[in-house]
Amino acid sequence: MDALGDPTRRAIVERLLEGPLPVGELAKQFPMSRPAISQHLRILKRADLVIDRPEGNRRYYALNPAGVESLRAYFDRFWTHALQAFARAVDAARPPSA
Amino acid sequence: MDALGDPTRRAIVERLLEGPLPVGELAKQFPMSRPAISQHLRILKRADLVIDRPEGNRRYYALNPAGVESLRAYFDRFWTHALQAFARAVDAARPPSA
DNA sequence: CGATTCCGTAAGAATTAACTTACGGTAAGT
DNA sequence: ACTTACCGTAAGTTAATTCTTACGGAATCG
Repeated sequence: MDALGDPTRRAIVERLLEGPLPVGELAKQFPMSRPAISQHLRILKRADLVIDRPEGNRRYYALNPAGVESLRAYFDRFWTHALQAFARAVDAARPPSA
Repeated sequence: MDALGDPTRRAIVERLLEGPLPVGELAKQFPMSRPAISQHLRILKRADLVIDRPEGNRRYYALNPAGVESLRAYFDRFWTHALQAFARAVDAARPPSA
């Protein structure tokens, strides 16, 4: 969840939504160096949001279904809670008598 | 979305899920100074995730339904996209003939 | 083999972000 | 009117992130 705090990492994840990519291909689409992308990928990997797989010379990165799913679970709780809160807020907004 | 990058801000938002609170009450629940909380609230406010309303001496902060909803919309697109990507990945994993 | 491509990691510089203290302004209480 | 409570903002410091450059290892190609 902290892993998505950085805009570049969010962009990487969104790019990976379209399918796995090797590091080089990924790096071409960003205005920074390849090692910078590698470091971001390491963070995403620690957060279990991506998985990597060597393929000959290159190393493909892809989204990790399990990680994305657990993130979704977190937000699901969040929305549910939020909706309840809004319902209460609406009730509270109804002035008791004043 | 950047606004949720910080753990303290996530904690604030989660705390506000239970209802509106004045800054002082909010700050009591965190190990840092009140101004620090004020600054986090400013960021959350710029992100349209919270709204504030003065009530006599105190200033109440509450979740902003519109902001939370737009965040939800973002993630909905995300999950949808992700599921499609996983479906494709499963297909790709099915070896063509080898 | 030697040269090239692809990549991860380390080290350091530079930018950004998060906190504390200090201050001022408004509202309520005496 | 004075004092106290509540809060936002500014300035400055400290800590954490994010980059770049430099290097080395593994796979591919000639």
